[in-house]
Amino acid sequence: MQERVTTALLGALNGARQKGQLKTAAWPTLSLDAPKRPEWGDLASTVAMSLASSEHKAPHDIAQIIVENIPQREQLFDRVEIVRPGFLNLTVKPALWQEVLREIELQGARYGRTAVGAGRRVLVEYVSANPTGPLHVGHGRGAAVGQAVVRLLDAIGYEAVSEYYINDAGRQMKLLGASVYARYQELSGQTIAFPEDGYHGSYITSLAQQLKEELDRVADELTPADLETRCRSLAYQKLLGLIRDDLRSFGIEIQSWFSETSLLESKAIELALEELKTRDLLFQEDGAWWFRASTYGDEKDRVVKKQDGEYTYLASDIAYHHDKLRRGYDLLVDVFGADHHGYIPRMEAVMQAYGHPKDRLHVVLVQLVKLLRDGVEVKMSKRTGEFITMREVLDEVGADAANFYFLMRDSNTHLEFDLELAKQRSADNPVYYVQYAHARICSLWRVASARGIARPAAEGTDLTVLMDPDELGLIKKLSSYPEVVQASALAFEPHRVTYYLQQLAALLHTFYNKHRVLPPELDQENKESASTEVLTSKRTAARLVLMGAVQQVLRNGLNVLGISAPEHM
RNA sequence: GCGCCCGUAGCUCAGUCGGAUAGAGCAUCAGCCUUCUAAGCUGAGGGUCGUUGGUUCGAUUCCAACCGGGCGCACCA
Repeated sequence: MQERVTTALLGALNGARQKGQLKTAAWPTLSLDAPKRPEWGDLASTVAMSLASSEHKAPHDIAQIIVENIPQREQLFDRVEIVRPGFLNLTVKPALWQEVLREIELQGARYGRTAVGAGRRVLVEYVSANPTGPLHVGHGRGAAVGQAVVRLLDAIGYEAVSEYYINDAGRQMKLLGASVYARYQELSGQTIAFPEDGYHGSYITSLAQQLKEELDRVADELTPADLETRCRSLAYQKLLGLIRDDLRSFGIEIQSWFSETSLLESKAIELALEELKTRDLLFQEDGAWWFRASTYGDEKDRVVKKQDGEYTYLASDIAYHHDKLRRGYDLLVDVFGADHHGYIPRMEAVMQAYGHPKDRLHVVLVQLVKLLRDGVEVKMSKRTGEFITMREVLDEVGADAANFYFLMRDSNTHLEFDLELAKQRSADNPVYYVQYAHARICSLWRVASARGIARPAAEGTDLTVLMDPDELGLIKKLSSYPEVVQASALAFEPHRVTYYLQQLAALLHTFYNKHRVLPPELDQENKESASTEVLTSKRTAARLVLMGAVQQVLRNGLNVLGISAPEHM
């Protein structure tokens, strides 16, 4: 609908320009808002005011010109009003709103999908937690956001792929091996010094216990160093498996797993750096090799190969992103924890170093999660290994609630997550509020079918009876869904959909309490009805169509967020 | 010190490519189930949109400075 009206306004502007009534060469982007107050119409535009300066005319006069030039004005609008400074308030014909319901039914699960990203490929990298321990709550938020971004981009036509970058090389892995090895020795009655920066979490000890039998079998044949290496690879496999399981329980299937080690083995790092060298973006100083990141706006140059000949983490990451670029993606999205924000200029420099615009990469920052239990903060410490795992949260509140909570706020702001609140199956919990709206409609179908009322198709049902403000309000909300998805995807902000769904659910609940869809039971008919509304079979049919459309959009919206739409609650 | 993010109702947060009387949930108070799921609905109270300036027809939104909070500034990952 917005699209249709925008087209009409554009037509008006162009028409006016042809007649010489307006001069501006490039129109500003036409934004149509649903005004706050019903008397301001269905949609409002501020074009006239934004054109005032370039046209050197009073906004009101410009609005007048636009109105006169709207093609097919009579067919589209019931009312077109110009208000004070120059607002253009449009009231769309109800018949056009009613059309929206047919469109939703026709498109079904596809309703809300658009083609703005058609033909473009995007790779979304998220979580990418080191396989040195279980996923914690912070990773959970990253996972929820990453998944939602993938689904949103898919919904606007991108070919979107998810990827997990496994840091399976380097120091952290060595520390993991050493930590497990130390615990293993402890279990075998020996005592050795625990590695300085080792992993202290209790999961390391239980990991050592799990692996003990297997290690005992080979302990005599292997040197301590080899045994430690064995610890590392076994622990790594175990932990990566756990991570996969956790993600799966969260409803997330990563399509591609990319190993850092594979970069070393394929010499990809050397090749990527070699390419930088030929572009004169690499230099040697103090016995180390540096990447000229400052050429592209980073605050300083960065070491990629240390004095001791080892590559830094950045070197792998350069090679990794080089690889992603070579795979031909039009857009790369990295979902980072906010503590890595300093890393962004570096990676943007990498994009440019390989001859791509820096916006080929988009980084989505996910701020920390402040976990609360009954309003009291649960402290987490990575160093001591005390943290709340994603598994615990999932077990406690369930995947849907966790997902919804993670996606309720702008990912770039701190999130408070109260476990008790998320667990409550009550009004306090917004997840159930939205799901309940869906389940309520499903219940309508069950009752209708029990009473022998068939579910009508939108086509062939007279929808003109849907004239009540509550009915039209619902339809207007439904009609804005595709726009919400599109804006949400382009901004990489899933929380917009979460908000939309809460608003839609609120309208549905209000409607449900105020109006009836199905006729009351026969023996109730003689009673003085609370509502004076006459519920004809025609009206029932139209409202069933409306309910079906609401259900469809709720389901589509929940689906794009990775949340289930239950039929019973 | 430098950089990034945040500061909106008692609490948690939406809104902000500049628009008309700033929104929601929670919490508080008062109501609504013999009829389609009360995990719901209706109503009330609650605000100098951190502060001060600037830009303009118009600023919560843009700019500057300041105050407060978080994070980052490794030849760690």
